[in-house]
Amino acid sequence: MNRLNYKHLYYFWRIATTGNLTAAAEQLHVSQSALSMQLKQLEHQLNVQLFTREARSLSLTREGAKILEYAEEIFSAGEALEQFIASGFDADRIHLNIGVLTNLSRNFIEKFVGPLLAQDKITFTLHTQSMEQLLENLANHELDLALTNLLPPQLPGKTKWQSQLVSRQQLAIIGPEDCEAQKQPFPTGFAKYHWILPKQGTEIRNIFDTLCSSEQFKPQILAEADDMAMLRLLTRDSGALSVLPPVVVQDEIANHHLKVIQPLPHAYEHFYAITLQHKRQNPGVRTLFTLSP
Amino acid sequence: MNRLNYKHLYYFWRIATTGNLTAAAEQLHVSQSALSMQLKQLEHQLNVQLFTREARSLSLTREGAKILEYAEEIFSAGEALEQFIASGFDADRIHLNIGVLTNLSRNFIEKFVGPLLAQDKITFTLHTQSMEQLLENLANHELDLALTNLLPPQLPGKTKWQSQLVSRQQLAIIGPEDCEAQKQPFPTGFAKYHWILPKQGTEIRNIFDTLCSSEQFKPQILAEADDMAMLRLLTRDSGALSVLPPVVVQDEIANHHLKVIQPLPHAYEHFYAITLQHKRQNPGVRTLFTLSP
DNA sequence: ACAACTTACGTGGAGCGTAATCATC
DNA sequence: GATGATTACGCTCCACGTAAGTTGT
Repeated sequence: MNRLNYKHLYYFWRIATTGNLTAAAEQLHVSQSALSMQLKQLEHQLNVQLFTREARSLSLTREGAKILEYAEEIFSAGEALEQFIASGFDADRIHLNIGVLTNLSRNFIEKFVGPLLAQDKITFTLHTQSMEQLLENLANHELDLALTNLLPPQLPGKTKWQSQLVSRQQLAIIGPEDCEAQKQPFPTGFAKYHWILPKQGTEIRNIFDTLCSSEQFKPQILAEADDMAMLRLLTRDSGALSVLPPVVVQDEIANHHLKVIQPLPHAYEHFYAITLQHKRQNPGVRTLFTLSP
Repeated sequence: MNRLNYKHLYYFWRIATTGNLTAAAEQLHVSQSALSMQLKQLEHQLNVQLFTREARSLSLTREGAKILEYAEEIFSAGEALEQFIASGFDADRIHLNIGVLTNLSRNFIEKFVGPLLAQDKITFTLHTQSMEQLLENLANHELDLALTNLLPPQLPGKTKWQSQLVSRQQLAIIGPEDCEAQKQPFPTGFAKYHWILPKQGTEIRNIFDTLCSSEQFKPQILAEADDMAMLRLLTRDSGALSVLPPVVVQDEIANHHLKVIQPLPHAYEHFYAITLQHKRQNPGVRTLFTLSP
């Protein structure tokens, strides 16, 4: 009469929520064979088939789905406990681990998380990471939330993400304060300027490139970067034009070092908050969504 | 950044609810040193003092008590899961493990648990055991409920029991159907009879002995037993008198082999249902209490 | 002295990784 | 052939028991 093995059950929970043994193994930093064995042992001890091994993927059986409900209850309580311990034994005090894509505008991030600073019961840590790291750490349950300007890929058989559009920033052509104001709409009169642009492949660049090619415009590109903080500095110090959401250079605009030369119609950068769907959503995440504009 | 060790947490839960490391070690069938080490490791990993080691016993710290609440939530869900699996994946179907003291009247037990037979969603297993076994298996969480005619000892620093009086049976002098009816109250006219009595030390015997000595009566004892089923047979086949709750020999009374010669005033046998206090009380136990008279 | 917890130390096996294998797309 | 699950096999370290140590009544 052996007792339930919670380690096995935890693995089962992670496999089931990930929907994929290989991905779960990566997230848990164990080999796929080890996971497979532990899962098999759980099934043997409970004397239940948890997954049907069909095709080359696992899908929950009826029994597995029911057991998953209990596992959800158990391990979401467990995560709440971890939260509670991490927050120094103050039940109301919440700590959020927020991941941000390295190349996002710091000003934008601050705008988004700023409201939390007023909440003295909520603290947070910002982790700037690549998209791959963000997704891995969300899956790991080491991040509560990730901020990106790209939707994550929804691969079949991989972890499912819950993405929420949290902001839409209109793009604009930014230039030095002393740049002659362009009354004419882009691209008329812009041929003589140099450009600092987001790197190829970024959303902003794609939008701008599309615009350029439809207008038969060939910008003289002085420099490229994928990091908004870097673009901000380059734009400030180069005297060239750039295409950015004004929030990136809001300080320079306020200081009259830079100005918005012309907003681009129908051109927006999108910001997404990505989470795992979770039965017991982190209350800090909820308040963040309600607080943010 | 290591994850919560649920095995350690489980041990902590059991130690905390038992209130005593040695007793918990016995229940869990591990050595006390092993438990001590695992507990220490949990404290080290969480970086929290869970118990204050004062005197020669453990008492929960403030933090320990809070963590215990989470552990309760986690492991009562875990036990519900075990129940669910044991009951063949039918959430409403409940299986009860009921322990009964070996020497209790089988008729009484049947009266108590009988109502469950009509509940087709509830099944049960009866385990007849000694008092020590009952208490150990309750502590083990291998029994949901124990039926006894004795209150369990409440030792300080040991597991706390929750006892509920479920029945009170009046004792009576039982004898053969053809025994001349005794109109006179005991002990007048009873000197010539032999007796079959519950063993010394049982509640019934204590009551009867007290009565005898206050009445200066010395019964001629033919045989003793502690098992009610045995007493029933001895009483039926010996032709002697006995002191029992009539329920023990209800069939023989109905068959006119035996009869109640005289109820004893103020003499009762008591029956108790013993459980562990538990946040999420087994729903089967609750219905049993509501069903039983 | 005894009862309860802690520390020391050696051991077995559960859990793991590597690598080979099977199966499906 | 690539991807994903299972099987085979050996190793490592963690949880365990025995036994000695510590502490408080």
